[in-house]
Amino acid sequence: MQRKIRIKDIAAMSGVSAGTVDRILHNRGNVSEEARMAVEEVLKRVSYKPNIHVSGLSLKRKYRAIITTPDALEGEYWESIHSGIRHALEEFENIRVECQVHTYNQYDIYSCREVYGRIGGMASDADAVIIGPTFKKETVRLCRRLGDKGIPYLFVDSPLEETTPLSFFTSDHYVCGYLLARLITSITPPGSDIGMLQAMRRGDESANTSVLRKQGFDDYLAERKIPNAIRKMLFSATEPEKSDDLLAQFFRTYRNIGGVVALNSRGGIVADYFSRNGISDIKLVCLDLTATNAQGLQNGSIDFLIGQEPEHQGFLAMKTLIEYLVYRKPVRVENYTQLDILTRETVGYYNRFNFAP
Amino acid sequence: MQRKIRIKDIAAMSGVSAGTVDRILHNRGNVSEEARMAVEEVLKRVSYKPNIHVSGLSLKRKYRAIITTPDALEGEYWESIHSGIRHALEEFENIRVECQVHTYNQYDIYSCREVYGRIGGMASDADAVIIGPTFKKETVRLCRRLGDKGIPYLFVDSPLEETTPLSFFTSDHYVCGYLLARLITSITPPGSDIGMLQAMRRGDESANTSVLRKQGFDDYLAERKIPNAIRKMLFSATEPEKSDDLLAQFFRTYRNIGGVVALNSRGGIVADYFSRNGISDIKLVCLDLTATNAQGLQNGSIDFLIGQEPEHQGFLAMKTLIEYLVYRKPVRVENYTQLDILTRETVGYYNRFNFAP
DNA sequence: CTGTTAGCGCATTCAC
DNA sequence: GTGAATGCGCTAACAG
Repeated sequence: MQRKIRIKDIAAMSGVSAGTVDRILHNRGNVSEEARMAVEEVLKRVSYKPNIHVSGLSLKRKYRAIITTPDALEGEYWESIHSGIRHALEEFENIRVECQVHTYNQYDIYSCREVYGRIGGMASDADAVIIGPTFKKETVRLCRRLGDKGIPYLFVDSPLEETTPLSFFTSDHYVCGYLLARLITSITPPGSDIGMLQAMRRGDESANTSVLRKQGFDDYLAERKIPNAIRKMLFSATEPEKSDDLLAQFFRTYRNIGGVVALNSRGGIVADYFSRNGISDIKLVCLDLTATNAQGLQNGSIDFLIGQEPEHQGFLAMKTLIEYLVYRKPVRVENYTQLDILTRETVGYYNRFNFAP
Repeated sequence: MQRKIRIKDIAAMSGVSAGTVDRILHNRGNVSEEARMAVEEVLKRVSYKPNIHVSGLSLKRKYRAIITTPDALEGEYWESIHSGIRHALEEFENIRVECQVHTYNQYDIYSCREVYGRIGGMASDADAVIIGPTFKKETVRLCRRLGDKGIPYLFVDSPLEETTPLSFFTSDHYVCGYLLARLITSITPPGSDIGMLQAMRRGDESANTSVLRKQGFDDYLAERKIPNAIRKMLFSATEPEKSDDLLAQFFRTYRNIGGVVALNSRGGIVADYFSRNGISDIKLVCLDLTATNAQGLQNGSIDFLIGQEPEHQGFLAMKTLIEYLVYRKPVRVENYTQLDILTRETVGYYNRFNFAP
């Protein structure tokens, strides 16, 4: 392994000065065609990797990023994504990037429209946008406006068809639903019913991710010809105090529930309901390591939980954004994160970014 | 959030020059008592965090590290630890740290003694040692020699009693065994026997980690009063060609095997045996994402696999070593990594390092 | 257009 | 003992 190649070396090899090489590397113009040719020739031969930590030192330019996701309350799913983003900003503390955060209510399509409208209006002076999408049509419309202005955007949590993001960071939601089905059916007594937790929404639009998970879930059941009946179990995310009644009513209606599965991050509501009502014979499989879900795992109400690595998604998105803007590093568009299966025994070790012990 | 505090700021605040502050920060002596007092007073008030990437830039000193682990063949467990170490070295490419790697045969205690002897003799000029231990007594002896010379050492894979490492990075092997028991018994038909894969060793000494996992395994069975009989299943790591015969003989002897569990990383041998012999009715739970095990997961021979994040352990060990040596950063001694549960559906997404963090 | 130069924050060397 | 000066690799402003 030879010594690192510096800008100065490239300058010497191509017979120009370091300043010129820098101008070429950053597409900053004011360079003659022949100088460009000479340098690019050399760049093809050697592999130059700028020292990003040093370059940040002398970089004067500021970058502006807009981040828009559903509301990120402490201990909930979206907060983990924001935590990952902050972590990346710390790692690149030398780079001046100013973030504007705009969140909307993910259970209220009107809230999303309002926030997207605001972003679309003012986004002219942003260098990039990170989007945590929920509603399909609304997000596609926002992306089109950004595309028209030439502003790159990245997705976290899930990608979206009909858009051309710089890059997206997601788990495979179809596989996630498939796996949820496998886990809950593997521990639910045959012959009993399975409850499926679903959020009530204003504006009657399902989240993009839920649809995919549902497909994966249904496909697993169909493939294996699993006969358990699936019963819809509604809860209110906007008015949590109503959920207790909704759950009580659900279990009064369906007397043969052997297991419950959550295709969204709110399964902790059920875990909490179980532990408060002394219910221990119904199996429970949940999604996302929120604070409530972690508690449910620890006290044994939740049997399995799937983690999607939201912190890592946020981290990678911001890291990619910076490396693209500042160093024009080539980016990989499709990025899938791990689907971790957690149990009571292992949940304690999943605190890499969040939840201090 | 205020602007970052630099050495120059501290110098100004305490009425000395930057050079003096640097001498104090690095305990390099040649500083008057009153200057030290003044600077330390200021350091107490403000929180100074050196920019490690910039400091590497001007650092002339070289560091020497010794790394000793079992042999690290491509695609096997220990290679992942080395991969993590290399990754950390890349992240700190500005710091010149020269690594000497010494590996031994983990199935042959004499090989370990020979390698440790060599290290003990020459370690005088090392700044730190990273140890992947296998044999207890031998490693304790090595650590005592290192301790006497004042050379700090770190463990990866597993800690060791009677030693005082700077830091260790491990999964919880007891919990790992406990979890292996939970997984294999949850899918093995009641009433059938469970095979437990074990390595034959030269020198008749069990690896430290195996003992802990075995305890966790047994405790789970005892707690749940699980009646399945456990049958020892030997294989030869040193002469792989013999393993086929050993396995064939095992299954001829025990006709009622419903599941097999591997408390070490070599379960892939069994997966391979199953797929070559068309055996699909015996459940299999394995440990560690080696190349062979990954294949077993993918082709369906392995039902569950537990991953210990070896890359992350190696990465953190080298990162901690560097931050301690170069920046005197305080270190946390006990560090536990995740225990990931992988299935056929999720294995494809676990390639962060074998690629990236 | 292009070469030169002045920092960025820090460790180190050299005069004082 | 100590402050000032140097250089690490890179960007940006400046003088040609």
